Amino acid sequence: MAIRLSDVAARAGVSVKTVSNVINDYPHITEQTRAKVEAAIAALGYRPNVSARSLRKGRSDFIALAIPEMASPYFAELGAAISRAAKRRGITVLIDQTEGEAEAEKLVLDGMRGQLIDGIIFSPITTAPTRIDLAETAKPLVLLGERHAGGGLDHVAVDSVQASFDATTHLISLGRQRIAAIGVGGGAGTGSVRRKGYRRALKAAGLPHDPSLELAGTGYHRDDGAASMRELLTLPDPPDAVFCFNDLLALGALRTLAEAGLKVPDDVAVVGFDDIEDGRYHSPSLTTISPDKEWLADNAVALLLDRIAGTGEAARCDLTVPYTLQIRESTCG
Amino acid sequence: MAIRLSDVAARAGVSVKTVSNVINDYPHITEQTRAKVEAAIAALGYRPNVSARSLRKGRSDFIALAIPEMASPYFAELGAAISRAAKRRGITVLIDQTEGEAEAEKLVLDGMRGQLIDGIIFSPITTAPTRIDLAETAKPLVLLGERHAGGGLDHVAVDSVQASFDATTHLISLGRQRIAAIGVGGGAGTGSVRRKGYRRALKAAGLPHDPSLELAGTGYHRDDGAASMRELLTLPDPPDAVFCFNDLLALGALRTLAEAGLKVPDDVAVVGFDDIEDGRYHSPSLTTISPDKEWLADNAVALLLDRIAGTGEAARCDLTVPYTLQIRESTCG
DNA sequence: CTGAAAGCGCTTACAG
DNA sequence: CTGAAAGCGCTTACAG
Repeated sequence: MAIRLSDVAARAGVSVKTVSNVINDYPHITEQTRAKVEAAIAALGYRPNVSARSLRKGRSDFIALAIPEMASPYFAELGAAISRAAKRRGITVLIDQTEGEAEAEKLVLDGMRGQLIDGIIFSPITTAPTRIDLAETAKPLVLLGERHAGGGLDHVAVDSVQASFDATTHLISLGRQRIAAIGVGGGAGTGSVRRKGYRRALKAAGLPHDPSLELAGTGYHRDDGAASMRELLTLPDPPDAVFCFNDLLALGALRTLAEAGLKVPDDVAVVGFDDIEDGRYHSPSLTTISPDKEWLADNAVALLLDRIAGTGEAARCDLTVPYTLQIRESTCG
Repeated sequence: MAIRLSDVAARAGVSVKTVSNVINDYPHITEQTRAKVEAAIAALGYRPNVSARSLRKGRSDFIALAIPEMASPYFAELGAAISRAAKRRGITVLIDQTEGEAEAEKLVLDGMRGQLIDGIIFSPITTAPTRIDLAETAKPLVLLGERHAGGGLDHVAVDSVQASFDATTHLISLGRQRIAAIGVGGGAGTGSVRRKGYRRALKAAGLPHDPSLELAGTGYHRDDGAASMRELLTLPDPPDAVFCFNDLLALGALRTLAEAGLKVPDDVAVVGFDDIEDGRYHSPSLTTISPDKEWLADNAVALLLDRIAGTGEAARCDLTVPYTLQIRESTCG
């Protein structure tokens, strides 16, 4: 029914091996032979069967990207960038929504989709530091986001402590005195690492550390940001600035401030983290830490493919993603 | 190296066939045998090789979702819903960013990823009505979005004409007289279908049709909406309401209005289409047509799987997605 | 370059 | 239920 390699060979009047050589771009093929084969492929509309190829070669040229949820703008933008970076290298990306730690680990440990995929780029859920004892994982794995307990894994991320320090320092340089933080969490996850940078900045500026200004949230969505901001507004002495640990939290906080009739940035200045498109078009537009997502995607894919090929250095890599602080209306209206 | 079916069989002391029967949930297996096999599977950490299975069965339980871009919130939300709906049925979704008509058609005609996938859900780019002569496509295909030229394909979409009529009528009921439309396009695509509903509503209300209020855009992103709105504001007699053909356009338009210092909805009321989360948290929150994305995802997947299985009715299906008009601050502040 | 053949790991008649 | 075997469509030594 489907056209097979042997059909192409028959039509071109060459051997199966030769067709395979043409398809896989092997050397020692005369231009004439190549042309003949390519003509046959085109005439028959032949497409190699990837299942057969992958079964035989033990490689599929598929990689997985495991993210908490693809509907979240940051992950949607990241997924798009990673898909493009992979496509450029002839690789297809399978996107997996882990929706939580247990699922994610299960996916990885479950042997990677029945050996279909060659490796995985794994972005653990931001709310909980995942126990990744995956060093002994069967297939190559590159970790995204905050460095998690365990180490020993290839890892690509922004320097979150430094970036958070910069974000907070920006607020301080604007003369803000009571700077809140939204998205604080324990463990080794995002909420903890970014708090470290936040606290360092306060300390460096000689500002007091007020625990009531540190809002621990349940998640990193707009509604969490809105709820945390509402809580901050009930304080006897509310903040004059807020550093939100991602843009979604910041957008939620802005919503609450708008509902409360407060002026941004005059009454409260707001900074986010991620630089999703949403924040650029918001009124006021959102000041935020902007990681270079293209750089991240390209380097994560390249690193993973190095591992799959078994080339590159043996030592584990720790790549630091460049970022900038994008100053917009939410701090400098 | 990898554990094979025969290893499991050896360990469990049964035949290969029996293990296969257990894995595939075939009948006529005693509880005792099943338990023995499952114990062996667990002990060895066996995972079936999907390439081998797919090669043999001619089915992979993979489907593709082809969308213009996954970083666009509507498609990100849709992709997430479709992934979940498929997962519930044991199916994995491969997401393809077509980034344009030519690519998309190429993908489909190119034989669907070397026969890996069993079928495709295809959401053609909204800016151009795609010539889909895919009825003779090798694999089952379900079309999303506006009905395109050709017909004869399974299709799942909202009644865009009616929804656009409702959106425009809502604006009229608020007493608006000069209602603009952003995102107008030719052909049979979104921009044309939604304009039809828009024009009908004006006509039904006896409002004049002013061509200068119909803005044809190059795309459906925030920047297109912002640009169109700027253009509308240069009119000698600017509009007092705008129906944007998607939420991203509306968000861009809102940004322009904010920059111009105009009040929404007092000066200009704005309606969108899609109900992305972004619009719900915007200030002002966005009035919009809200298609039931879960319904859409579930029915599109179910329909495609019916086709793949060869069950269900022979006649082509045309499923209409339920929607509601979500009235929010951008029209009723 | 060619040609014949083995084998990747499954599923599936087939004979018992 | 078992057991031996064929075959899905490739890639890859192997001998020429």
